[in-house]
Amino acid sequence: MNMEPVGTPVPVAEPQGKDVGSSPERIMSEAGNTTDKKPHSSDPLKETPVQDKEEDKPAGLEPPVDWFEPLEEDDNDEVESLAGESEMSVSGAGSEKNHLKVHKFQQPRRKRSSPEEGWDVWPILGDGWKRKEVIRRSGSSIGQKDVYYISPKGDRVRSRVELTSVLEGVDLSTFEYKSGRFIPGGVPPTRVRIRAKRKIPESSSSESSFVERGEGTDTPDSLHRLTPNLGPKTVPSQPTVWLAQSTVVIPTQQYEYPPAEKEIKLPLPSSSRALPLPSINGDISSEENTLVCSRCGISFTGTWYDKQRKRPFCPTCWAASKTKVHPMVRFRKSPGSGGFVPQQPYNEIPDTFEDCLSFQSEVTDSQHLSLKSSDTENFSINVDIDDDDDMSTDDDDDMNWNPEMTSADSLSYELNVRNHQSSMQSNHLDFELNGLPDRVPHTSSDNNNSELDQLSRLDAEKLHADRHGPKCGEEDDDEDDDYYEEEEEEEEDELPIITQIFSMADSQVSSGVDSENQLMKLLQALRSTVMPILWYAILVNGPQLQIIQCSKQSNLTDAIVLIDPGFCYQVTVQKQPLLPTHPLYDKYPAHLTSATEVVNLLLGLEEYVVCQGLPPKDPLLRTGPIILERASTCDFLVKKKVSICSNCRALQGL
DNA sequence: GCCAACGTTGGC
DNA sequence: GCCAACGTTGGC
Repeated sequence: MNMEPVGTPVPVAEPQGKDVGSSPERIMSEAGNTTDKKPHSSDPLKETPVQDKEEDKPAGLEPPVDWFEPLEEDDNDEVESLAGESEMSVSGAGSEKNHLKVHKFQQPRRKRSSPEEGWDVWPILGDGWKRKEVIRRSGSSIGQKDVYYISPKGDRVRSRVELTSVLEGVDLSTFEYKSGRFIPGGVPPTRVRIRAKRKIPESSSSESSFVERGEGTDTPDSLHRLTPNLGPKTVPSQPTVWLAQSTVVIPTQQYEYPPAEKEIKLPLPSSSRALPLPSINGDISSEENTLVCSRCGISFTGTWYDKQRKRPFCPTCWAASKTKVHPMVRFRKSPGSGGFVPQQPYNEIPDTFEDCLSFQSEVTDSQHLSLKSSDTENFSINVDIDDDDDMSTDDDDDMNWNPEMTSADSLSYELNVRNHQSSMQSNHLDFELNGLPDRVPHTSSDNNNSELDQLSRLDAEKLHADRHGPKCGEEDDDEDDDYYEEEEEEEEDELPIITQIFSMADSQVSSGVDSENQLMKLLQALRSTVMPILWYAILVNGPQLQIIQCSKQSNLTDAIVLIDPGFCYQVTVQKQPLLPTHPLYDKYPAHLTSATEVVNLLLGLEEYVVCQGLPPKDPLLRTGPIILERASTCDFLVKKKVSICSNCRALQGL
């Protein structure tokens, strides 16, 4: 069998084909341990339907599919929980809500996968060997990959040292533990750890004391595990680099998954629990968790640490610092601050509009905006003054994160930020509207498939670009000058209190991380700004800023202002883009480069209502969901006093 | 009590 | 600063 993973990004002279297949015999022969070529009879995994999945997977990159299945279930549960929570709260059933919240946060902090899950047969070490990769899904070391092996005898190996101990006599100098392969040229010498015993923590009454655990004794693990006492191996040279950090991993098949090694997740680590938690009123304790990015120097709020060094990075610089970055990070702003704390990844964005809003409700900011109801009929948003749960334990959030992204789980938005930054059309978070309230008029185009919808948007974007000049990302320096002028011409008389004015005036509009950084700054500015009621800004993949009207009671339910890295914007209503000819676009700058401009636009939007479209012609149809029709040229947004756009009205008269 | 998962240390 | 090694926690 060819063990060479397809698509291995780096040429590695690893065991190939039959050589690989013969490796076990060779190894076991050298080890003098060939008597038991079968999995040990007591092997707890013998019933496991193991499969050799390696031929399609780059070593060290293969998605640990099976291991995350439990989390997927959790994710589903989570969504259901949220939905249930919302439904409960619609009737003001706070108790139920609390109950559900309790339920939610009583989810285990860790999820143990089944011991049988995820093991691959690993004949490269000999018959009966199995290997498993586990990517840490939470904690400060999230994204770190642990590799375990199980010997035919059932010995669990979790380090090279232990493996060496088990395979005593086997030359593992060329064996790369993490990838599980033999590397011609060898691998670096094993590090020798002479680890001092941890001192007894003082006054540790709440936890089992060191004495109780038995100082100087081995843990249960080490009793049954291997206690290697091997010195360092000397190997001739550096190993072949398996995964160039800058290499863009070519996804195999349709499977895309977050790069395991550099996934980021920024919970409040256990050691960081002294970090302030937001208070109910939005104040923050004196030790506000405002950090200075160690790279770019900007201030931000959150816990964006290098996973082991705890070095603070702002979200953007984190992304920039890692070639492979977890593409699914959302941000939650700490109350009273202008920064963000990391949130669950985008792969948790529900795929219904309500759920999306529910998702958004977790992106709680100083407004303590909490969406309590996703009931499809009576969707409402209330100010949640008891939001501590939501803001507190990231451990809970941890459980919501499923780093695996199967194709089936891939929602309709693009997940990989970095790979699609230049693709404007992919920036849209395509809300699924399947669960839209019945009372909300749908257009006939709602029935269109996403491709058509996408085309529709593209057309609109093109028209928009025609109208407003170069498409975003195509701006030249003159465009930047325009931004500046627009900023200066702003009127603030009618605005709510603006606590921070953000301008891209002196910022270059460019692609890539810089663009995302600029969007981030705008997002930050928006979150420091008193927004028109129940408008809420989030940063989504693309990157793209989305300012969403969250309230179903608003005239602008399901309206979204989309701002792309070039600060071009587009207004969508119920997923439908306003035609570029919409008069709204004439009133406001073609680019929204400041929080003030955004707020201005939102205030202007508030003067509109959603076109009511055409009522059903056949009253009998009213027994079912009321589906209103609209003219294909519906304006979607009409002045309040109009209620129906001229195009729909004309259609009605036909 | 086992052990998967995560935290922490310290060699490099 | 990285990350292998292994200590520790907590779910089961």
